[in-house]
Amino acid sequence: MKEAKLEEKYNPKDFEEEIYKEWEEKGYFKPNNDKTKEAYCIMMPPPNVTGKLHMGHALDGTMQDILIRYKRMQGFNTLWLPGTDHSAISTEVKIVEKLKKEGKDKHDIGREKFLEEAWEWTKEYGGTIVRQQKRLGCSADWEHSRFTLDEGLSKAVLTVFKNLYDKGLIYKGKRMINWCPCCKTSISDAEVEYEEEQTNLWHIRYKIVGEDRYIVVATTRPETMLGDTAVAVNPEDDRYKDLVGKKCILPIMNKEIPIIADESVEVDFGTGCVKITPAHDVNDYQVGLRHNLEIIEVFDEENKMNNLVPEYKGLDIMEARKLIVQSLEKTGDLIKTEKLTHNVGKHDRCKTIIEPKISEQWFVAMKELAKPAIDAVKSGKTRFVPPKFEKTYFNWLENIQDWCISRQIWWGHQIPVYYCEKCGHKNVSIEKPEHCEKCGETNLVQDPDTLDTWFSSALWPFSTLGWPEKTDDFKTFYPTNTLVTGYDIIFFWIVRMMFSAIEQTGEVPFKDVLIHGIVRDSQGRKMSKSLGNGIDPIEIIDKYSADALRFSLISGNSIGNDMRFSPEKLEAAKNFANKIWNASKFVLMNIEDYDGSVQIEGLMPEDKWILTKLNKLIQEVCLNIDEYNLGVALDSIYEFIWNEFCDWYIEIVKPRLYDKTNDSRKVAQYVLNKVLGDSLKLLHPFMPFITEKIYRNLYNSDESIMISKFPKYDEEQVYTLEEDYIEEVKKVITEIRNVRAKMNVHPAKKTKLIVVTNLYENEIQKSIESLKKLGFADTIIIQKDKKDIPQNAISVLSSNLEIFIPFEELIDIKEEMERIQKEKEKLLIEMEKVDGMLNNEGFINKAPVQKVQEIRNRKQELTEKLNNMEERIRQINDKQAE
RNA sequence: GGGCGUAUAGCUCAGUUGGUAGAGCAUCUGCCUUACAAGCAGGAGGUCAUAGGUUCGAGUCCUAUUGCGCCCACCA
Repeated sequence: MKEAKLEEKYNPKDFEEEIYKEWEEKGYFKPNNDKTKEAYCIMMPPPNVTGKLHMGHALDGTMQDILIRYKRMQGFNTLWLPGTDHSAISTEVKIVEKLKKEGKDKHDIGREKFLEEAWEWTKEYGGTIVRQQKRLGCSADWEHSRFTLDEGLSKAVLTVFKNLYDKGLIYKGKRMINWCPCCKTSISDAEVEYEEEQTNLWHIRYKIVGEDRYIVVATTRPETMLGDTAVAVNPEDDRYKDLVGKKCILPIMNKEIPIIADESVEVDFGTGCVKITPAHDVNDYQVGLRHNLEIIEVFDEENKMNNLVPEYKGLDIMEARKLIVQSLEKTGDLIKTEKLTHNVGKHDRCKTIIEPKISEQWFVAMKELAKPAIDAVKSGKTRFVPPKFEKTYFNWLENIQDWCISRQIWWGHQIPVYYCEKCGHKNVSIEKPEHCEKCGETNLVQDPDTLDTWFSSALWPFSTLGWPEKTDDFKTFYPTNTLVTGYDIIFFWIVRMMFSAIEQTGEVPFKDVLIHGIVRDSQGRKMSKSLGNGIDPIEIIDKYSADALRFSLISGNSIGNDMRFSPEKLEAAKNFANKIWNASKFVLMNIEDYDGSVQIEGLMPEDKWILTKLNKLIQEVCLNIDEYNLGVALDSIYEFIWNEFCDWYIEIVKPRLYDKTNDSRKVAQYVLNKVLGDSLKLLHPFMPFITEKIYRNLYNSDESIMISKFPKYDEEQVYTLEEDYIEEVKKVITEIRNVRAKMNVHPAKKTKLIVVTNLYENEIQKSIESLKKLGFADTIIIQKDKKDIPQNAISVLSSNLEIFIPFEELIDIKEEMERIQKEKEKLLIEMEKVDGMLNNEGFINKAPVQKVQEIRNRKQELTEKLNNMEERIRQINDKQAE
């Protein structure tokens, strides 16, 4: 595993794919199968088998990969199970299109041949997304990969169908369902998408029977009037009260239909009168049921007109609409046409307008199944992260309707119901039965319909583990730990997994549901094909690297919120990768002769400081990943590596490294190796490739970083005194730089520094070379008091350190005075606040003791600083007076 | 119509039991300092949407208002 040397430039293309291949070959993605270790399992939401990776997948995959790599490094027996979904309707549509191009029709070639075609298609176009997930670095166990139409999963599907049927929770019934005229199948409520559209609202008059007046209805769908079986008004509507119970004549059909009163009619909409077509409208259907109205179908499954009026027969409904409107105009029955924007339901797959239709279909009775699914979240067995999504979940389940699960397509799990040709009995069986269980007849015909694709996805958390068999995998990994997915499929998927799992296995499918937002474009728009604003993750990986993509998806984002994706973020990510690369190059260059020994004895203050910082970082990272605050965890690593390790530690230890006779050189080497190694480990779940690449060059890194031990917080390596000391050094050094910058002192110009301290004498003695370097000093004098400070020195100070810089000819008294005054003002403002708090009885009495002490300490500090400043100002004034 | 979310620096966003407002990018100044100019150092920039309330103390909790966004239902 160990490599010779890091290349001069960070060039991810050289190693990302190669490293992935090695990981896979070595079998690192597989569970460790250590039964003494706790199991941790994530089920990857199965993408469409013939799909392509988009940013949503990339985010989803990155988050899961971070979690699984983290847990894997912590020693858990991890399983990240990937797979794909057969995506019933969308795949079927594609096959139908392909056949059409070849001049074939699915009904001509027949079911068996069609399915052969579909499998061919799946094999040919499937797998792309898996290759893309690998580019992203996903460490899923591909050998555990499942497909919803696999034998095992299919058996699970049929088993669940039978279980639910036997319990009376699946039934067949004639109901109003959503019909897609394009796909020629029923779909579930969840699959209907509403969109605003412009249309006409036609006002049509129906003559009252036996009277010389009319009732005017308003409709957006005049063609359905042929199937009207009533006109409804609101019972409270005074305008029409006298008409209720009378009859009117349906134009064109010349047929008498009743005028009825129904609560569902809005008084204020249109004319307040609604034509009722029970066969083609959800609401009208309900009205029809309430009033026992006849149901007359006007057109068929393909939107072609029936024979109600012979001259319209076979016409498409839109053509028929035109003719009907014309005809009404001619007879004078069309009173008015007005514009109307209304919501139209469309099939989410093909965007065709949905037709409500009465049809015999299979349903899952939801009421009984919903309750335990609600309870499981209420009782905390399953937890939503962030919790706000519980509300969405409850809202959906509490208002749930029965789920239409049968589809009139072939690509999917065929419904395991065998009708007896003799007695009509429904034999429900996983295998095809020999004979009817009721009458013994052997002539049985299977229901031609297939199941909703979500019916099989709903079983994903357990069907993939071998259920209904009691497999080892099932026993080890079920219930799974974390489900990671977007909020857009709470209804489709999460809800259905919850109730299916609870019903079938008696347990919740997962403990935590981690819900992320949508990745939008840089302007905040949803990425979509029609807008053409989609970003291909693979292009991003090619251009910037998988690590940079992953970083930009996680950094600075909080869970559950949508995020914008922008090139700037990617640049920042790539720059970070580059920074790590260069810092590592520096470390590797300087530890070439390091022997690997642990050097606790000779630790210098800065060593203890960085080790303390590292430890605190480890604690913070673990805490945040455990709470799924991945963005916070990553940003804290970024902060540490760049702003602590690179900006300060490396700069501080440079003098020790350059002096090869120095005994503390080896200590610095130990610390550099340790801190870089641990930082890489902390970062590995987020940026797996670059961390692996560098790790291979570190001392004693013979194994892959991805199976190394994740760093643990170590109390022994927390040094408070040294931590405070270096923090103070940082403050004064920054101040020195600030002063020099303001005075335009060139970096090459060195000065003397006089350090006054009571507390840090020892530490400064040890750090003298580093201080010289950081403080642009050629000499450093340490003293306990302010004796013999040159008159023209500038002072910078922190709590326990004061440094004087005798600038001699460089000093500009006026500038210096201004600087001090400005600083003093800042301190005075803070002093006022602190005093305000301390003079407030309420604060003294009610605030926590610790807090009060903190403020008192702060006051002490401020007082000292201000005193120093006053003294300084006096000095300057004295000098000027001379 | 019902539900949910959000409003913080010029832009994109963090801010975890309430305790002195943060990052990245952009901007300004000075640096090719032998890991890194994809960089280093320093600076400027915010009455945390508005109005109330709770509290010793509110970006954080409560109420109302306004703007923006999303989901569900769907009016023919």
